[in-house]
Amino acid sequence: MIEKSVVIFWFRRDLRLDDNRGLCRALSHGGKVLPLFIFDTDILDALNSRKDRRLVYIQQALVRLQTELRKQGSDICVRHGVPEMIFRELLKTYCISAVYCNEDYEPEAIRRDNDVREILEEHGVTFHTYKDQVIFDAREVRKADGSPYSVYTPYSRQWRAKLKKEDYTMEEPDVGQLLSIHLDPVPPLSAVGFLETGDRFDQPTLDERLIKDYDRFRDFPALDHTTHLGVALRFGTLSIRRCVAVALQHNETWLGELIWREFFMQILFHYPAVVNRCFKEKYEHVSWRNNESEFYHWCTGNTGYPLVDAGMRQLNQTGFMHNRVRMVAASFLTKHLLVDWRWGEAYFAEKLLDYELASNNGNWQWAAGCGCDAAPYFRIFNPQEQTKKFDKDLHYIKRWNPDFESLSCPPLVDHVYARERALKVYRAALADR
DNA sequence: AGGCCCTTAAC
DNA sequence: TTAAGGGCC
Repeated sequence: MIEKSVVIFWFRRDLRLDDNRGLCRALSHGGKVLPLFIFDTDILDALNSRKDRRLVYIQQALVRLQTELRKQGSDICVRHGVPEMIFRELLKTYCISAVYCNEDYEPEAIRRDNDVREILEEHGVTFHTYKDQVIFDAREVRKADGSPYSVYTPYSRQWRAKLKKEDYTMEEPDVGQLLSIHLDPVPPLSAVGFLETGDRFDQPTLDERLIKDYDRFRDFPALDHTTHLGVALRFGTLSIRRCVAVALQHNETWLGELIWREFFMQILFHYPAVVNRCFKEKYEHVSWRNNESEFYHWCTGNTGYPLVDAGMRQLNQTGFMHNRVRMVAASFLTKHLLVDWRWGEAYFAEKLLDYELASNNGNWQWAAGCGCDAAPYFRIFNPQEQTKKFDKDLHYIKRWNPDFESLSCPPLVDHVYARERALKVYRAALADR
């Protein structure tokens, strides 16, 4: 047992020092603060590939954190295992007076935190959690009768009406309260069973010039004029309050995107069944075709629809897909191919660097027509029309699918035929319900 | 309780 | 033009 008692701050999806609410509270607890990160084997073991950009992203963010902490004479303790077991070990190594962290609202995270809290409290250690990753959590934006919103527009109006300056005011940590300690370097990925991908992820920055024109250019995938900040918000390398402050100043449309993020988070929190089920239950009656060969063609970018294929290739090659193209690809899988939205959701979950359960699930259900506030089922994206409107000069298509004219396969299915088929199948599912 | 309105469309 | 339905106030 180490002599002095410490306060632990547990980093999870908040991998930054600046404006980190839980960290600030830990530093004002009174004791010296030991930063901790756990490579959670419950999460890692469920990943399909040992080569996963998200692990690379996390590892590089940890290295940066360690560098910053060492400048303050402190360090970060990095462990690998099941969090409950890691805390049992830490309780033997350190005299822990309290554990601090930021709230995580996903169902599995809630379960994990309840288990950790129980273990800590058995040992008389208090567990403190704080709101950090959102402006308003699921309990804060509600209808007049107290129930949660399931439609975006009234939710967003209420969100904007509630917003006060202190909701997005940033706070700097009192680094003087960090524990003076020197620990091992952040381990390489191989130490936690993963491979390098060759990617190099820098500290994200808010480019105000890009955000200023967000609404004008975001719909044209060739311009690549979206912020690419989804991953930074996923892992907390950027503060949501910093983003909101910039959005308010420079672009209301982008603010709307940040509100969508919180909208889907509160849907997931209040309706955790959406992880496996349609938000609108009657859509469970859709007779998905679920043709595995066609699904494979979609995954690999070989549908014969150049925009869909370009998007899937961008995803496979980079871990990113432009949002406009995500909608087209999702609509194509669910409507044209009649593949269960859960298959597409799982594929995006595996490949997207910026993957987040709430947004991915919410948007897939939106595309399939079965979600809260979803696109009506009869509104079926036409990939050719989308190309005309948003990639007229085929620059995006040529970038990701350069041989689309010479080598591309014939269309997996004719648009007009597939459209009618989807309408028929959806209508049949919804009849008399 | 009734009326208004609904992210990103296609035909 | 189309064309379902229901959330929200």
